[in-house]
Amino acid sequence: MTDLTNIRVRFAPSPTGYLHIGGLRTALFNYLFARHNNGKFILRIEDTDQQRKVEGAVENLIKTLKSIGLEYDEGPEIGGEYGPYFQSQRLDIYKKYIEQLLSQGDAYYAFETAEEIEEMRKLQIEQGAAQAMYDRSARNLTKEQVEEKIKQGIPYVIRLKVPQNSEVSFNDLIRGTVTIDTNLVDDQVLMKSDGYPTYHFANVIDDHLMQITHVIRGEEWLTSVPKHILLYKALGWEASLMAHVPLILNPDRTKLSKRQGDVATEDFLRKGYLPDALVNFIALLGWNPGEGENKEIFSLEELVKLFTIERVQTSGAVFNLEKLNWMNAEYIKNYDMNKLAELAFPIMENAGFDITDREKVKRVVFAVRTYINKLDEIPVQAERYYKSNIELNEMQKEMLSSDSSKRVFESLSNKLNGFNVITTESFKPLLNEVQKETGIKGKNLFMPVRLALTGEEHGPELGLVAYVLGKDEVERRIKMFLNM
RNA sequence: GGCGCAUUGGUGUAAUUGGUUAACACGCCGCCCUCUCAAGGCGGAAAGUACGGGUUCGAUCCCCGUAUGCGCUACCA
Repeated sequence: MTDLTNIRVRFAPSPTGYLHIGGLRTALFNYLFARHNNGKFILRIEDTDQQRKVEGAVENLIKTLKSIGLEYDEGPEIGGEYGPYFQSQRLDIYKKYIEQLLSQGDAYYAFETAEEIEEMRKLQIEQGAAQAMYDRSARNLTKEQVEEKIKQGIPYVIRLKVPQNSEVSFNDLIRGTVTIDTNLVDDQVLMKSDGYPTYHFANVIDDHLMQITHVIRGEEWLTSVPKHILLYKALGWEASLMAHVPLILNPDRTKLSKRQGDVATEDFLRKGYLPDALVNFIALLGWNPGEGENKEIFSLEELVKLFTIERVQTSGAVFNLEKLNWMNAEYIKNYDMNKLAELAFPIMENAGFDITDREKVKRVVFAVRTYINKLDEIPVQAERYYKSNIELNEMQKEMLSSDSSKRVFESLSNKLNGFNVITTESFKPLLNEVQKETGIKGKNLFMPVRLALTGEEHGPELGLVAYVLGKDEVERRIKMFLNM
């Protein structure tokens, strides 16, 4: 029996460049499941495709996982008892087990080239076959024929001998029992001609050797489970428990793709989605805490506490950017100011702002946080606090040169003398005094000040604006219009 | 085409072992707050649970069929 007191799960991406948001959710579910059950979360790199290898992809993957906050217990860089955690470094292990399968007669050599297979498929489809697949002809090769071909140096693959006229059935933790007819299962290639294993083979060997108790992965793997079950059986092993999570979809319900927006976790982070918000949002795509739970904002810790595999949904979930934006805005509004500022500095700098006055940047972030959905919107909002010239249209100029505006500026300017530092709280009473002194109130009081300070008719409350600009700058801008 | 999986408002989801005016959130609309814009508060429209059959006193929930969608069908993962 699988040892359920010692739960081990893995996230096993192939390093093809970036961390797909669907992959991130798979990683998250694995992580939550592991932490919830006091188990181990393992990162394994499935780099068996030499063609698709991308330079730096692994480093990027690890970095992204880290910035999201999903720490793994075993894997690249940190090691562990069951390494190596790169499949490309486990070739001798696969070789050993493929030998076993070969000698047991559960696998066999096949010498067709990729082109020949392609041709075979085409022909089958033309002839109206229900399903095109390898014709299993190499099963009939004699031992002598095989040895002869190998001696001649003809390239070969090793295929799984799928039993015919049978059924494979397994229990998916999310979907229940799934049954598939083995006549529809191809004699899958286990070892490619370049000596690397295929996913199907390596995955089974590694999951067993690494003592993975639960395989939690995307739905796209569901129909290949029989191949894996057959392998476990042939090797005399017990299969891991399986859970296939639903896909994340585009608004048109096709599989989430690049064409319809961002799919790379890195892109979301770069645009200023907070890691916590991303995690929160994605956790709720295909999972929910169930009855009696109305809130939607959950920290990673809370998710760990609440997460169970049984509550994972069975159908695909559309990635709703609007809701992500709302959730991210919620996080931005309530986030720790220091942490928020840290995230904002590089964004401001990249946008061309001078960030040497970090305190000012912080004040800016504080002022704009209720206005933005994501951090890359800060620069646009920050503009008004950094411009040295106020540009106005004719109507606005007229308003500022009016008699009442002048009186407001004059009064305000005088009152400002008594101040060293303007705070959000102290500016409002100041304007009240101006109102008392001049008798000007409402729009006629506030709008001139707003225009003078920002050049805009809309924006945050004036106390906030004044606080961010600082006393000197407020004074400078007011005087500028007083003397206009 | 074959096989597999799925199907509750536009979207994400809820609904104790079949009995609810089918709940919550995003979005949308309106009102309030207010110098403005956001934020916030309050309220509203929006599904009778894909469709058609069963089973049952009663079905979103169980069974069958159809439709639709998605996935798989590689010496890719």
